[in-house]
Amino acid sequence: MPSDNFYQKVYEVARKIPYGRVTSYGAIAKAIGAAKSARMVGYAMNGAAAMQDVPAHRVVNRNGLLTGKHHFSGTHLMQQLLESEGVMVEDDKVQNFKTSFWDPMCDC
DNA sequence: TCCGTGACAGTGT
DNA sequence: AACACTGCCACGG
Repeated sequence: MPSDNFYQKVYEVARKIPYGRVTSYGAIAKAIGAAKSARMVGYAMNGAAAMQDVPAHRVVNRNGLLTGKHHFSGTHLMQQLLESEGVMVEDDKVQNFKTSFWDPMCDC
């Protein structure tokens, strides 16, 4: 249904996230044209987590904090995945977030 | 149909 | 600089 369009857009953007990179919910929301619906992005990610095509673990809040790690199977699964990709994570927080950050709109 | 909830973000104090 | 409050919109009950 049309409502899936929103999710579809979120998934589409999230799927574009390069390996070893991370982005914020707000950035994705803005990319899909729903800058004011950053929360919805996270909500959509809930379903995205079940999708292998959508690396939801690469999506964090604007603070670089792994707020959604609690929704993953393991407590540190999200962190483990990020570290596995070369993203330095400490205390559920992405280090060098500024450098590891990837802007979906600036898909350079 | 109405109310509550939530993986955020921005602004105010 | 840190904490608190509000706005936002989709989904479930």
